[in-house]
Amino acid sequence: MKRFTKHTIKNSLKRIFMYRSCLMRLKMIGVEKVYSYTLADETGVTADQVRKDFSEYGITGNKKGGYEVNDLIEKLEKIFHRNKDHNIVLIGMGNIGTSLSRYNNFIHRNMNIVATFDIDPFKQKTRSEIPVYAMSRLKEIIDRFRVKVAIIAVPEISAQEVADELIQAGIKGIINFAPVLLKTPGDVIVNNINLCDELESVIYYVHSQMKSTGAKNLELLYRGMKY
Amino acid sequence: MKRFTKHTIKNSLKRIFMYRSCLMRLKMIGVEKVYSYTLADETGVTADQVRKDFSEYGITGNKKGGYEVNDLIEKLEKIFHRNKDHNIVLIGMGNIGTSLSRYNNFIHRNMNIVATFDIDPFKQKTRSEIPVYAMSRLKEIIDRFRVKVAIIAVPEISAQEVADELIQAGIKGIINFAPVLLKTPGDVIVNNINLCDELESVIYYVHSQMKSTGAKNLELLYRGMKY
DNA sequence: ATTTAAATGTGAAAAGATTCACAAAACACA
DNA sequence: TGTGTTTTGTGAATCTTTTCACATTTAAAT
Repeated sequence: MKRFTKHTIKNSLKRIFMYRSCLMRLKMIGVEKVYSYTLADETGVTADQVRKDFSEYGITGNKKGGYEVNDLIEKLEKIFHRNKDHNIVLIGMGNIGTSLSRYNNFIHRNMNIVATFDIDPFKQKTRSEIPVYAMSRLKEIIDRFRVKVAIIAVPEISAQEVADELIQAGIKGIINFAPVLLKTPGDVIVNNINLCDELESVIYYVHSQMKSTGAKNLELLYRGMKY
Repeated sequence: MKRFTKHTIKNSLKRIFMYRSCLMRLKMIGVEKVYSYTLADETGVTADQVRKDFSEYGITGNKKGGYEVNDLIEKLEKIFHRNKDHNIVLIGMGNIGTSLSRYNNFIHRNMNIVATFDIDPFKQKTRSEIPVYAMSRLKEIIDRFRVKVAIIAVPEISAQEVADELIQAGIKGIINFAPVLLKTPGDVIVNNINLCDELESVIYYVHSQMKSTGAKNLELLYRGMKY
């Protein structure tokens, strides 16, 4: 029997990412200094929360003076190990997998898909820009590029099997697009992205909202929301 | 100035989706009855939580008898308005947008992308299986198909503009793949999916874990996890 | 140099989510 | 019919996250 562990990503970390992305934009348009409420306004949280989050990750500004944009970005980069490149492998060159392999934003953020894998021999092309290998070469490539993080984009039916192979090959973090919950040992982090569920959540809230005409039943709606 | 609201999707709702997906699988393999601990084991949560979640959404089983799989699925379908089809529009037929338009799992769950839109005239093809329209026809199509939910898969730079147009046209829920936080009125639900952030989260945790060799500094790691 | 005003950083309080624990229900079997 | 066992459903307790509130710091103005 397999050990089962579920990891969830902290909201505070997700917010930190928002702050950074926001800072990048502000830097671009020439802003040099921000205050907790600047970031709060931009990201839809409270200024208290921004400061609490910074405090959690050991980020400090200067009183009255706020935060210096460049300095803040630098601190965040350090926390996120974004000084160096990160090699990623992607398994499954189907519909979603192929589009992820071409997703330029990963590259812009120093996350490089160095190799992809597929069981279909017709898809295997080791000479293309991002090579598509057979699954048999998984461990070899992962070792060569010192890969620690993988993207799973295979059909539901084979996702667990692929995850097991990846873990065997030394992968410690997985982002999984197959609509199934992966079972992994405790030291392997999994981030499940279920596109259907995400879309259904939206539909659910839209319907809840439409049902609650005006103020009636609004409480039920807001039980599921933050603002 | 625009009103700004951030909506977040409740954890309990996400878990409910997990339970359902799990129930579907169990039904497929012929299971007729489940207990709170069955679902708990399968989804990596506690049995208490399963029951609490059910209680929150008004779902009941029978004491000692557990839950009848078919009955449970039916109740969930009702909660999720899954008895009828849902028409969706998708904006942006680039890399990600195109793959989402071909994502069959949406259809399997009665979420139909009835139309897509792109500013590029070369992509516009109203005769293909899923038509690609010019943005000028947005309101017309949304009205005709009574669409309430949209997928945004346009570049970062134009995402807010597209969101504004969608809201003008009567859209009440948006799932946004552009790496930018959309600002929307309070009655419009937005679910932001930032693929880079999701991947970065994984990298962050993998690195934290690697730094904390053995038990040392483990506390820091587990601050970010649930098990 | 002193005062004033503005923003941070962080304990304490409040709100929210999860786990505990047990009474109530219902099935099984004598 | 009654007894024992199993599982639900839910208040109470605990743990986590967010918000509040204010002392402290520092930039700017006088």
